[in-house]
Amino acid sequence: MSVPPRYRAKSRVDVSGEESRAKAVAVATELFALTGFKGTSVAAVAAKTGLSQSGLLHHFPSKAVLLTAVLEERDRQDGEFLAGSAGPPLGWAAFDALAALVARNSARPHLVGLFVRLAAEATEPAHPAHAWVREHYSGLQRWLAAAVRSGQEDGEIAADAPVGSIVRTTIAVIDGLQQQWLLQPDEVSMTAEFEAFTGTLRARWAR
Amino acid sequence: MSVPPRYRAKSRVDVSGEESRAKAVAVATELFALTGFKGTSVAAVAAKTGLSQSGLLHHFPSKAVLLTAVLEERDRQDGEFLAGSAGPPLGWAAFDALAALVARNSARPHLVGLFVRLAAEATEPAHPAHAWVREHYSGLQRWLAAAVRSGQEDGEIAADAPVGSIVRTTIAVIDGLQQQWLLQPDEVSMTAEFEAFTGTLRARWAR
DNA sequence: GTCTATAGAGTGATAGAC
DNA sequence: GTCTATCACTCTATAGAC
Repeated sequence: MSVPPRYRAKSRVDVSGEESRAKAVAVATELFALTGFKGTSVAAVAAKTGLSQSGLLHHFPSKAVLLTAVLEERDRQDGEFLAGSAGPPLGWAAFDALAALVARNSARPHLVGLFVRLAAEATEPAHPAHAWVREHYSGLQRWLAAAVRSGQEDGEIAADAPVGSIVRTTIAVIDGLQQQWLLQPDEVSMTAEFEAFTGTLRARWAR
Repeated sequence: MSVPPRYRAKSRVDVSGEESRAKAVAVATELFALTGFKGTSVAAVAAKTGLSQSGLLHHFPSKAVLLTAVLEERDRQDGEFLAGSAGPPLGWAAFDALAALVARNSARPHLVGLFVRLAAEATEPAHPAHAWVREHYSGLQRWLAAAVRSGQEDGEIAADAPVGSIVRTTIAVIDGLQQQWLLQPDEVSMTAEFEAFTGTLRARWAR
């Protein structure tokens, strides 16, 4: 029961369009990572995608729309990774999941560079990604806070552990390590440092 | 034994030049903080300084030179603050000095924004401030590592404390807290979070 | 869906008068 | 030391042909 040829042909045209779009997102991710959002021109993304500037702007009517496509794709991938196959990790397992994400990022300096540069650029309220970066952080905080509270209910984490403080400091350590690692990739091990930090957390708050 | 009038007059002209220069550095600091280095035009700095673009470029032959002037001024001020009046603080006193710097920064969101945005932009090797940011971090690491080692020699800090790890994580916490504070100024207290963190360090490594 | 061509604004930097 | 005027370039976005 195969699809009639003429529909296949039409589908093939659509797929070509989808492929240009997907390739553009991948290229934009790489270039925004290398030179930041403001530092990357639409023309550069188009050239590396193999399109003219206008060809690219057919898919993304403005540079800001292209940026949101890049960010949504990254959040989608990281969300999948953090959620795990057996539902969201709770208690200390959430810190293990973060450690796994840090280890994974240690092999992707471009993506880390993109995030560090963009998160900093987008602290400016007028930046096109400002809403995204605010939601990104508060979402991460909510996710980790829920995991910690769940660990407290299970008796795995001390009931008097300061949830908000642990959440904010943990996220701060990840961000700060990324910054130092980008500058000193051979001297800083994000994985080792983050695991040393979570070890300290466990030593103090595990029950 | 006063200086002859004609030298005073000449001096007065020089002072006027110095004032334009100093004002330009202050304005550039503020604008780079608000919109990043790449996001700030020389024309904007000139306008807010009260000079034409060329008038500004008389003092700083290029935008990159203006940037280094801004960064050197900030490092000079922070270095003075951290060094203290009685020489560089050693042992746990170094963490107190950092906490004081964090508290001071909590009243200067523009300066924090400048640093966060610029440090991120400048992780790119081709950025005009790349050399500065690398030296800034390794200098800070050296300073704090020396203080910790001194504390170990004095028996104030455990001899088996992992110096490098403590240093990198402490700097990471400061950087990461700045990022979150810029996005959520009313929900995050950099001072409280940093002091909670150093409290954890002391609980584990104080002797 | 992709192209060429171009509008229209903004960029960093320079030349030369005062 | 500061100005006006201008150069050569890059940027995002649009119009319209194919």
